[in-house]
Amino acid sequence: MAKKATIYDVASLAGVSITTVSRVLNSPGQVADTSRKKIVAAMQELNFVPKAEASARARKDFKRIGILSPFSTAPSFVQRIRSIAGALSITDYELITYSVASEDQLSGYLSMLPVSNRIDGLIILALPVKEEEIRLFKEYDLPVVMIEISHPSVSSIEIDNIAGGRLAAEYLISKGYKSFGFIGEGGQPAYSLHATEERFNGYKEALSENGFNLPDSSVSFHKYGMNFSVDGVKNILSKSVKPDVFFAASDLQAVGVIKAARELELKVPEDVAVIGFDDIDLADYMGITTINQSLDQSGQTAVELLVAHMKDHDTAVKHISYQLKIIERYSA
Amino acid sequence: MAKKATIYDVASLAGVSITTVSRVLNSPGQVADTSRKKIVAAMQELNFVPKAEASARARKDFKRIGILSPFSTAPSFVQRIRSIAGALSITDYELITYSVASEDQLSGYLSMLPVSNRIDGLIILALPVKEEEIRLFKEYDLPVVMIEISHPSVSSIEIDNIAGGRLAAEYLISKGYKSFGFIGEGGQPAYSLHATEERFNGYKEALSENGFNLPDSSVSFHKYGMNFSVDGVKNILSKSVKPDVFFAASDLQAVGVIKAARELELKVPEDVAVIGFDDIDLADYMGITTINQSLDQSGQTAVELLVAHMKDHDTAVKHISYQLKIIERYSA
DNA sequence: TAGTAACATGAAAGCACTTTCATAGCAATA
DNA sequence: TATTGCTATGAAAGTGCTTTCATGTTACTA
Repeated sequence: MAKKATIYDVASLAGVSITTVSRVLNSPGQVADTSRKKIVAAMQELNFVPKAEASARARKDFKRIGILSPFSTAPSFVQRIRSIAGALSITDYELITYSVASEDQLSGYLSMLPVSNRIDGLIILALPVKEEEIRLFKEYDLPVVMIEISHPSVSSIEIDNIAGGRLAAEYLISKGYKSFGFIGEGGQPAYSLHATEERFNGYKEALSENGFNLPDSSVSFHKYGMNFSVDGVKNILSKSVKPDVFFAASDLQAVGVIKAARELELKVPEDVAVIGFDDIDLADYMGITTINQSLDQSGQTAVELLVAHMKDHDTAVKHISYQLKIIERYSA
Repeated sequence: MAKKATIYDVASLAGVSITTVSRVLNSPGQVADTSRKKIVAAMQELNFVPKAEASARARKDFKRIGILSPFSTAPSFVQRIRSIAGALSITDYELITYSVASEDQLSGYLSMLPVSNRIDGLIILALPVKEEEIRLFKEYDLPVVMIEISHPSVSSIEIDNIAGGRLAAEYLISKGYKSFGFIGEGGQPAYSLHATEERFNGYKEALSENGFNLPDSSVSFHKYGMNFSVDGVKNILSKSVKPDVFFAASDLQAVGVIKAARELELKVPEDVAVIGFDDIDLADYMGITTINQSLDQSGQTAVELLVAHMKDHDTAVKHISYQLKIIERYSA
């Protein structure tokens, strides 16, 4: 009560070294249960509170990494974030989540995070970053890894969406489908990316290179959400030219196709087939044929990249792209 | 370009010792006018901000809340966490995720988080907390909200799993099913909760109160994971007494039932029906009848509770429980 | 049953400053 | 001129905490 207790006091009361006390505070997992109990008891007895600025002083890096991602419930994001969290949990970095719901918020974070030095590494997921913001990262020497975005001077994990679209087309052609449709998400907020369009373009391109047509009436860009997908598909299937297979820009939309099929009493894949994109867990559960983009692995890789950059700020910038691959299941 | 400048940098640029620089900061009167001018100029040039101050200032405008959850990829957790992140993103709070993979880790966090004053508030998700740890929260005045756990002196959001099990039974009985089965997750780690068993007990209880039997041969507790569920179901369906409906302790396991049915070429719900629990997104996508426990709303509520406690540390403790409700879809 | 891996732990070397203390410089006193 | 009194200054010793590294102890192969 008289004066502030320090870890030295705690240590001597608990009969351990200050190191161990410090560890209880920072990575309690490394301390044996019995020691920890003694130490915590000593802390209580002394009413110990660590002096914040002393530790700020002693700590050169914060051991905190941030993840900046769209506030989206899209399963592919969720799954990617989950894999990052998983990769991080075995290290002793704290994970700070910043989820952005508007363009203002995005640029706010992007301009403050490098300066405020509250994190010592940042992963940006599927959000567009301006040239000037990239300069800020450099200027303040904040290691950054981007996923689903690409910039020459920042390490990243990239997805070749156009190739993905082409791959879908080629696969479907090889399976003998003749009449094609597409559904995807349109009208996304300006601050997010437009993977859907790229996938669409690749698809359309490869189709026409192979002499197949993709009539506008068989294409639907609609709002995000299952029900919109269902409506989109139903609408297309009510036209005179009915596709016998859809490429859905994401697995979730592929589910929409299946749901629409069920409501129309059509059989999948006999009456309508569908191929998705992402290979989220759901695709496996539902037997959806899809394009795998290594969602789970990419988080791990992103973390490794980031940690490398944090350890040595001059590590060479790397751009990694995973091989997209068709996962053949039941739906196409 | 340079990272954080220190007083060393300032000192050498100004051609004085660090002592003098420090004195400019603390008692400028003692420093000769000419030296002080040089030093101030150097500070400006280097954009110098004392580090401790920087982090102190940083702490001011941002509060930090922690979430302690099992390191689980179970969709119901993921979804709950997502809803918390969402609720937080519109506030000025940072979200720090601590995921727990072992009992030691859990008690480590629990004993250190209150003391280390890294966070201003804590949400604990589905992890058991000991009496003594609760005392720590009080002692160090750390606001806490618990989800899926309950303790008289801590605000919480609770789930009545027994009632949930009963609800499932009653619903299925009312739909005219006669022969019942159950699948759930068994052998979970000791440090996690046992919602599955409670759901099972409620189910069995209500069943027998209504004169129905739940034979052991129609019950499977298996490891977490889709494939185990599929095996469990197949195993049950190979017995002489075949249930015509399953209660799955979670939606994911309900998917297992559906997958097993597909592999056995049984129709859902005609040949085997299934009701799940949680109402995760997936349930909607797949048309699984399930029990909704307000996953999305609960995160929001937890955040509100916590913020109230952080604003006023004497806010009354509240226990909130959401009404469980059947969401009728196709699977049962 | 040796042989190695894995863990818990403490000594000691930081970290970014602050403080103490000794001193160099210099004008004012004797 | 010799002595004192002051001030501005830097070397070095803290400050309370973190982190690296080496070591003793178990626990787990083979």
